Amino acid sequence: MAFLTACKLQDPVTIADKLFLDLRRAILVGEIPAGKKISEPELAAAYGVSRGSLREAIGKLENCNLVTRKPNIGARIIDFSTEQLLEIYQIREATEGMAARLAAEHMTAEELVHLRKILERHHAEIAQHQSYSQHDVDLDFHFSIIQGSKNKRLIRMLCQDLYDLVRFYRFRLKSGFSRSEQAFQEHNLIVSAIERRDGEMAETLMRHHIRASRDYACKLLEQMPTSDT
Amino acid sequence: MAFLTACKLQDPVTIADKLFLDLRRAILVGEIPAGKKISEPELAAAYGVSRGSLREAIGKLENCNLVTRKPNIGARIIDFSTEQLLEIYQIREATEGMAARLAAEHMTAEELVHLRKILERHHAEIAQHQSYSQHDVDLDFHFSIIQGSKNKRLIRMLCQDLYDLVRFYRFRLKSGFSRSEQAFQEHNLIVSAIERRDGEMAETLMRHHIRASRDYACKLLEQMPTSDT
DNA sequence: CTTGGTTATAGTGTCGACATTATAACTTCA
DNA sequence: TGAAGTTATAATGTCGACACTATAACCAAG
Repeated sequence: MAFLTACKLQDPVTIADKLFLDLRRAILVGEIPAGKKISEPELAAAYGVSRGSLREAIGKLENCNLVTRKPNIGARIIDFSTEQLLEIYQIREATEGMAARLAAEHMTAEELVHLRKILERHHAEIAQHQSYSQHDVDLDFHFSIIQGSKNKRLIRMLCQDLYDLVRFYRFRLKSGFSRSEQAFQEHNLIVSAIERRDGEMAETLMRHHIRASRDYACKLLEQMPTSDT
Repeated sequence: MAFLTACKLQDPVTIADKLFLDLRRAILVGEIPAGKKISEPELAAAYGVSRGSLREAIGKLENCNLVTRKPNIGARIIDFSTEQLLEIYQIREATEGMAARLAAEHMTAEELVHLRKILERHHAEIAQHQSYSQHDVDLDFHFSIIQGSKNKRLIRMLCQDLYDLVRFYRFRLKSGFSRSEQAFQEHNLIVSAIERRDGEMAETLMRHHIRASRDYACKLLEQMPTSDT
């Protein structure tokens, strides 16, 4: 399960943190349906914790953009919309483009080897048509490059905040995600540019790659029935 | 005081929210020194509120990146470093570049008029050498363009999260910020590009502008004594 | 005098209870 | 019957107290 790696809390010590991770997973996987209102007493009882700890956990979920709160009304799981998905893609295009540029400047030799390994895994899984694990590979690829930027705040911004949203949407669009071959080619070009230390080109290619992903997601969404709760 | 505009909480109803705004302002202005450890009992007593409310406020401050928390140890105000400042500039270059591109596509005529007015204000204040209020004008300019992108998540990401950090640093570098004339020229070019609906050019110019700001800030930092606590 | 361990203290994490607000159900009147 | 007002209920906001952890002070042995 390379699901929920790259999280600030490797070993949650406090109850609120454990709860946060539990709820986060439940939301991302869809155990808790999107748009659902959170009842604090109910959830607290279900997990056997106090309302105080739960509220703290909800606060952290709010940071991750997975729930929204209104004063005196309560918290609810975020709802997904085509509009928001496109917004996220625009942000990813800008930020991950920059990450790729910086990665070309700062990535170490070992990190590049690791990146190549991810590509090989991707290639192997395409050959076996294991489309279900290609999402993880794709995430790993993007994570590695973001990590390679060495910009701590950018890493935090993307890995901790934005990518929870990305996972949230992935889990709801993973129907026929057969853009893997194309994506693999694009990944390949990006890695090559990084290996050449060509930051400008790495950024351009990454932006192109994410724009292509966005266009593909749009096409998928158009031919989908509007799913209501 | 155009200080703390553009915040999600126009009218804070809950105690924790009021406290959050109070503390946020105190941190940005420097009333609470950078790097200072927060004592929950002490602060709670000082503001006459319960520790629970305070903890909630601290949680929100953590989202704004103004404090960091470690479990069982406590929270402390962030410390500023040259490294972090550069990281922020890199992120701004990418995200605000994208914002400018989107603004060129989506800004309304009225918003463009407003933008021009900001430029005029900037121009007037340069003539009068009111360098103290030029920071506000500069912030207003960038805020307007971000707002014009119409990307709600991008707006939130920048205006709510990143720009608190920008203000945090501004307040500590506002010594001789005499790049105003240069900045004004660059702002002018950006607005022109947006008016022409030339998103590509707007992005390029915005990135150039922010990179120039970064270089200038770097120069300032180099000829500054390392300030210890 | 220094170092290791022990105790004391302050601080954070957690909880249950009360106050206040929003929502649902109900009653009453047109 | 429908709509407005009122009451009742449930949920959120707030608080003070207890439990546990980390740090500081202290003491003892080398």
